[in-house]
Amino acid sequence: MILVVSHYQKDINMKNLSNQPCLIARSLALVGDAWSMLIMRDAHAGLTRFDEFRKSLGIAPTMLTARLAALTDEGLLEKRRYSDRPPRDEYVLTEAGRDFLPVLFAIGAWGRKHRSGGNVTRFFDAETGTEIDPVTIDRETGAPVGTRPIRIAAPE
Amino acid sequence: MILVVSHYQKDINMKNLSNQPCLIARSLALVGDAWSMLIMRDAHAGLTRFDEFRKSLGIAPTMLTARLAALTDEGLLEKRRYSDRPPRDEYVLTEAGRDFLPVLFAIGAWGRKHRSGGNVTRFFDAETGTEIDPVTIDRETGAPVGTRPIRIAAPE
DNA sequence: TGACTTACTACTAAAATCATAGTAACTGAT
DNA sequence: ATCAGTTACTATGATTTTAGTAGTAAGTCA
Repeated sequence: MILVVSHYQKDINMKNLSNQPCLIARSLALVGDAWSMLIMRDAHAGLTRFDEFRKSLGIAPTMLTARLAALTDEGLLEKRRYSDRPPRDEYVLTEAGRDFLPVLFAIGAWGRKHRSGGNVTRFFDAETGTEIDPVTIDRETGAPVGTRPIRIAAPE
Repeated sequence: MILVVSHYQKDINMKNLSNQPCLIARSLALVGDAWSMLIMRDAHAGLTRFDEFRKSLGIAPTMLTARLAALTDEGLLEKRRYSDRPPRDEYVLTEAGRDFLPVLFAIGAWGRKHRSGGNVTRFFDAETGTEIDPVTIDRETGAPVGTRPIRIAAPE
């Protein structure tokens, strides 16, 4: 299915992921862990506050603090003060954060095909009510990704 | 952008992710870490052998053993003997593994938009040579995902 | 015979994670 | 005025995971 192997990285470790030429590796620096992904999912579902995330996920507050700070630093979430007295902040999706939705859908679509069974959560268009069935295609040709061989090209 | 919040999970922790009703959470049980994602990327790039993965990723062999075993258990990779004497196995993508490519592309597409800068690895159609620019759309309407509000519905 | 390859396992140190508890700064009800 | 409740955290220590290096088993090749 895939043809060319290239040395598109050197000396990967979990600390220098963001310096890799590969965009997948570089993106995984931020969201390459399940908590960050689940926080992004919940943010898309409309959660904004610390305690909402904490209760939804059952995540330890230390973890949540660290993840929210990282996602904020990296520009996927924005910390916004919604009350001065008492000081209260909420975390809302930035444009980069909203653009992350296709990743969540791709994961969900894969899960629907290969991990469903029993009751599963589903996604709907909020206005029309029709279920969303996401496919990834090439913008130019419209061909679904995965049907044709690909080549990975190293930079320069 | 998103309207309905639902209690689509209870008592998440990193051990029971695969029992969650949410397909995203359930899928993250397998690939919710950067190493597994990078192994899947490399598998799509044509790597099959233990040492190929080890050298490409610089991953500790203990980690690699564990990840390959998990991905094999979960049906994304298949362990295949390619030599009896000496006994040698390789890891090849199953259909479920190949279906994972859109997730990698969605992550790459996000990275291209929000994390590029400097040289980056790019993806091409191996036959036509044209660059691939992946978009996630709804199969029915053809509308790009992320442009319309979504609703997340809990099971039953 | 000895160097080399492949696919690992063993071991230990370092780091991350988990759960629980506690704190700061308030609000709102009695 | 006091006291429970809320929100957004930080502190702490036990447990678990990960990283890195070294070593091993079963061969091949010269």
